[in-house]
Amino acid sequence: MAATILVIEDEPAIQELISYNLKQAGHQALKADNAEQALNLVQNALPDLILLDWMLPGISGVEFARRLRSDKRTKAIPIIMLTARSEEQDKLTGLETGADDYITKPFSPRELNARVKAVLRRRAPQMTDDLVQVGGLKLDPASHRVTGNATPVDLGPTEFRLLHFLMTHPERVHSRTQLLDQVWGDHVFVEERTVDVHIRRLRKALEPTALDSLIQTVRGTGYRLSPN
Amino acid sequence: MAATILVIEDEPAIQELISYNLKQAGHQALKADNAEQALNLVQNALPDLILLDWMLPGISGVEFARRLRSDKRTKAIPIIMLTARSEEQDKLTGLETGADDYITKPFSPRELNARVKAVLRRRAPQMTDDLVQVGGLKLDPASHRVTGNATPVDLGPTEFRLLHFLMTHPERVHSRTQLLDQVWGDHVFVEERTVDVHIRRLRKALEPTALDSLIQTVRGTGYRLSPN
DNA sequence: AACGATTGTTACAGCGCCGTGACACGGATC
DNA sequence: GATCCGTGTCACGGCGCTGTAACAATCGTT
Repeated sequence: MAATILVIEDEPAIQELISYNLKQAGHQALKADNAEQALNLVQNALPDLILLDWMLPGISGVEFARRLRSDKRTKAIPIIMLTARSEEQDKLTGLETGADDYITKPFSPRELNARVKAVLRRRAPQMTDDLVQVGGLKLDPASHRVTGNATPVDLGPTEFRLLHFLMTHPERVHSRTQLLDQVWGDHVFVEERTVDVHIRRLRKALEPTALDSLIQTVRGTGYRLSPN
Repeated sequence: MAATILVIEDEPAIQELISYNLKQAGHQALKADNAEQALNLVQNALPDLILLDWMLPGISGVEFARRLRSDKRTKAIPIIMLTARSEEQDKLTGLETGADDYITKPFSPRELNARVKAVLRRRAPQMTDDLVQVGGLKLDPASHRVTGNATPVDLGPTEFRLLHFLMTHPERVHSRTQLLDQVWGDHVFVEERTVDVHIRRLRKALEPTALDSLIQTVRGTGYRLSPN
């Protein structure tokens, strides 16, 4: 994992409890008591996930979520809502604002961790630092290392992210646009053909291990990673 | 998936929310604030599905839907209506104008995606990435792979789309014109006999698996795919 | 059996997609 | 400031794909 998670919660005890648990799980926790503080933090650095209390003094959680969603820079950040009661109406409105998941208090640390992990995995499986393995290829996000048939492969940053994404989504064709969105980010202006070049560089780096054949071209559609 | 979906909604926040969720689900989203804008977009290229707000400034959603239904070129496009309240009368009128489904606000992203998928499955199954299987033939849109009796079949882009359409609409004769509209696109000028050639290429590619017999000629009418 | 209509089959030219190498630019390092 | 690395873009060339025409084969009808 090793995600940066922003916790927005006005009650100090709960805030402390949550951030403690997150740290235990290996994440970095940023804390904010209200939406204004949170906005400041978000402007400095984008967190990977936001835990947002439903009821906040001043700007409410719902309103804050809506603002995040309306800004191009922040609209891709996953949000998990925290609410005191499991009111059905709240759930509907909460999800309407684009929350990715929902936790009702009181909740156990186990539940918290499970949901955090699930959201991170769903939204960006390549964000987790689980070891990925396809064919004879191994990629370890934690140590940032790639080996092909036990011999080391060295890659540039972009090739690493590209390979990571492909390995976490194998057996599936990805268009150039999808790859740009997922690997480069959806706010980047880059020519589609640039993907080709990085695919080429990736293949070249894999050649010594003969594993470049894992990356297949699907003419007219995109690229696919497959052990066959 | 990978459908092009036109969102017609005058409230920016909701428009943004919807298109964001659609993109997350792998679709391409076109946005319009009102019916006039939407008409322009539709004239350029036909979307695969339209999400239409009930209340619109100027031309109302109902009126707009009626226009789409009265034009030959657009009357086949599936429409999902968005309405603020679940008023029974609105539902009736909405479905009367030919809406395929109905979503009442507030709605969750989950519900949105579920209904979009359901409508696409019903109206344009070749747009979804569900695995299709007819006889011993399997086609997987996600990985872009075709196997006949477990042996791989390789196809060009056009043959792939053609087979996909036929497999999602089996046991049914399609005229050359219909195939051109559905597989090639509606604003493409191609000789009708070109269909024959691609049918031939498809049959040839299927020959090694003896599955070319699935594609049948209906003299004077068109082609049909059937396991018999 | 003969004829016209419809479809099967092949060849070919043109175009577009993709692989590839080269190059310029910017940031980091020293 | 010089150098190096990573990155994005372009241009060129090859090859696969596509549409069309031409001819062969088949079907249905009289």
